Amino acid sequence: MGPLTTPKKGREAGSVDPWTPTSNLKMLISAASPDIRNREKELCMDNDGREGVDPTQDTDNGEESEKWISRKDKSLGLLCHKFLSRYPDCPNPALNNDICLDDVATELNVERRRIYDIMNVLESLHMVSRSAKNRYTWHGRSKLAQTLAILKQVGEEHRYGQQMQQIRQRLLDKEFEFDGEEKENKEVVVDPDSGEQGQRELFFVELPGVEFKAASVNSRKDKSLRVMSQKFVMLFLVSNPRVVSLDVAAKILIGEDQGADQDKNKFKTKVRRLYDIANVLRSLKLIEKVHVTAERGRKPAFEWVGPEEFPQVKDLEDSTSECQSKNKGILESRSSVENCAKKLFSSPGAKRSFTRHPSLIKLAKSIQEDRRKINSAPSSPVKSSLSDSSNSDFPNKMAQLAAICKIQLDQESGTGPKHQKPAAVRVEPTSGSMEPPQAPSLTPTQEPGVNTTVHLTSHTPLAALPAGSVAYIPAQCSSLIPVLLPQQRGGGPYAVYLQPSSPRPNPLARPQPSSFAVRSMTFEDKTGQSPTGQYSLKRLHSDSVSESSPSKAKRTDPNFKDTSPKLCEILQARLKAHRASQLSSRPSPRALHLDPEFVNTPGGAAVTQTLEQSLETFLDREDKTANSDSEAGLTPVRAVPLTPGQLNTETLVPAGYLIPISQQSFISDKEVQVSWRESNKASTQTYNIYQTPTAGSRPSLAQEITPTSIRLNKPATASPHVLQQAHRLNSPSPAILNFTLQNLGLISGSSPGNSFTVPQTPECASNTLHSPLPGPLALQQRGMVFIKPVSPVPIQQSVNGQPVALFSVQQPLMTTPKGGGLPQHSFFHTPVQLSPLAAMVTTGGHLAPKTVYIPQRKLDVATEDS
DNA sequence: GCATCCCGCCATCTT
DNA sequence: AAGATGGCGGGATGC
Repeated sequence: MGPLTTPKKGREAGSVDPWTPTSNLKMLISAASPDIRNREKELCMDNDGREGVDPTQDTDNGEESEKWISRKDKSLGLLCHKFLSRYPDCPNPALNNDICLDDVATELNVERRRIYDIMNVLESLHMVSRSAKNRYTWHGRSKLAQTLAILKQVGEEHRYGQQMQQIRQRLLDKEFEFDGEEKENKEVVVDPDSGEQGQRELFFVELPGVEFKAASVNSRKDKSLRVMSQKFVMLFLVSNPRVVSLDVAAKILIGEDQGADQDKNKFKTKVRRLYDIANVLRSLKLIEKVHVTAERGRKPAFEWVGPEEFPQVKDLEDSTSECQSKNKGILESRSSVENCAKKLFSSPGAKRSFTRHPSLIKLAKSIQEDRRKINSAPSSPVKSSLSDSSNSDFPNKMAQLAAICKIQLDQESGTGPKHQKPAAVRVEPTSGSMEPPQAPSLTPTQEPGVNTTVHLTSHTPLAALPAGSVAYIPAQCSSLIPVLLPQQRGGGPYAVYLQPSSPRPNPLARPQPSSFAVRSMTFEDKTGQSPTGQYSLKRLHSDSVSESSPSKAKRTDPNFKDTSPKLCEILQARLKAHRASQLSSRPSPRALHLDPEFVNTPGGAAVTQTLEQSLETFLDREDKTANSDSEAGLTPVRAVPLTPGQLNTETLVPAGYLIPISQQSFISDKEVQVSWRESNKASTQTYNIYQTPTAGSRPSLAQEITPTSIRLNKPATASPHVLQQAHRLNSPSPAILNFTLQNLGLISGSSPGNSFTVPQTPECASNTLHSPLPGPLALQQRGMVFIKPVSPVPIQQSVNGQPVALFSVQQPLMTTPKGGGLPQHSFFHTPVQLSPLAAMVTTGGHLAPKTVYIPQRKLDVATEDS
């Protein structure tokens, strides 16, 4: 098969034997030079003739042609087209949508390298996500709308539109003169970093459950194709005539500003990449090639022909997450919850210092052990997946943190610029229905349209906002970088990670925006227009003012009030408790680190609080994620922590990931909920649930380690545990086994790795947490069940819900689990987690109970840190 | 001659 | 160390 399928090579080389050594040789030779190729072709022809055998004969003729096949036939765009034809636009998530790079490369008869190019671009649009080494999961266009909406928001936040204008002007100016190099002068000075930072700016926007895994990938340099692709798309989404010329795009993408001149080489390289990306985008029918006639002449450009309208973030989320839609009801509840959460956030609560609990240490140990087990565990593939997931966790966590920070910022600053709309909606959460997803908490903050969060923060910052603290927070987080965009969408908040890479001292720093601002300034300089950043700054201010001006906090507060106060109170109480526990417990060293930082940070108490909250949330999330991969979770956490330190003023440089928090947590939610219900039965409502759950949830599990009960979950990761749990869940052991297996394997592949992914959304989590009712539904929806490692406190767990392990198990199983009731609870909790927001909220809520899982992270963290 | 962009070397990351 | 990824830019191809 292979040979035949492989066609070209086979044919050429071995017309006779496709695979024969000879053929290979021929191939090599042909590759050597055109002349040789020609000869080869001729030969091949002959061969072909002989071989005629090849079914592909046509192609054979083509063989010659093959050799010759024009580049067009080998173009990335065509290749991408072939690739896309192999998968449905909207794959059934329930199915295995695994993509094996090797298989694809073989089937398409191309080198792997080419596949990477395609995958990177598709990944940037969240059409695929890496599930493991050599493995991707196909999502098709199911998340495309959401992704585009997010990218648009991000692009707006970054003021790409302005940048483009500036560059265009600059180019025009230059044209008049000599492209001279004069400009450089200005620029250089302006932004030392600009260049680099600009690059840094790149950030990868992640969707809720999808990409975490990429984490490992991310580790690389996030620069490149992936990020470049997103930025490129952003340019289209923010430019008015949706036409972007290559040179302008290249300049923006190079961080350049001025520097542009610096390297023509760099520019050339960038253009090359843009062509690569453009080819894929063209095959996706998102852009078309056009020419812009400039004064000088024609310039290559691309026009956006993809969707123009995206659902608002909120909408997107809803629409996007099919699962979510299911839980709308839940969402509503959530909204209320969110409000509460907001309130919490806003509330000056006490700060928390994060300290570890002694118990945590134990947990950590156990966790480590679990990890080992897991790692060693059988299904290598699975493991890989797991590991991946764990890796991904980091990113996830990071994202979460970022999101949290962002949210906080938004709330405080009310920046939430982009989201504005959403924000408004959110604000009303009480009304609630909107946000279902998650965004919960965060968004609301934003309020009215704050435009760029970043900007806001930078500018308005501290002083302006009482909330100002928020700003700080971001900064703190900034280390991480998290910039949140949460509000933007109603639902999904996304977090942007900035890479600390280069430290810029920016006062502004915190939010990405600041970085942007910087950039913009640079540009301006170049342009020569207004000096420096003021322009941008002004804009920002104005924007922020106009949009966000109002105090977010205020708004939120009211909302909260509106929402059920009781709930809020309860939540708060819980959060507090939770926090306390968590704080103490939080395993991750980073968390610890963070704490101090946060505390120290200028933000002040208020800020710290928010930070803490965010952290907590964050932690929770992590925990959740962690649970699935206990290990992973930890590490990630670590990563997260980082933020704090950096926060400082560092900067927020650009690079980061944007992670939208999606709500969709398909999987676990439903199941979880169900299980919950079953287990808790009594606890009908969330409140109850929270509280009871823990206890309910298998006390046994709880074991010594408080949080750890989750551990059980851990085990889940480990096959044995999992099995047990599964049993619990599903009475049928065999089924369980299957599940476990699936989980192992599947998980890794599908959601698994990221259990959190599955969890999708925070929303779910939040739902579960917050809303008693809704939550469950969501969980059920998904077929997956999460097993969480436990959180010390039962209840909290639920809130945060760290899913320990995700089972791809069938829903039935999920549901069945009752037996597992206890365990389930824990699971539930975890799963729920997802929604960072929820977590956030809860934290805000002060759910003390949650404490939980921290330990795990700690372990991870520690290790990883090391 | 310039626009495109394939190809694959080789640095990085992971495992 | 081997394998997986993917940055990067030479240089071929097309117009």
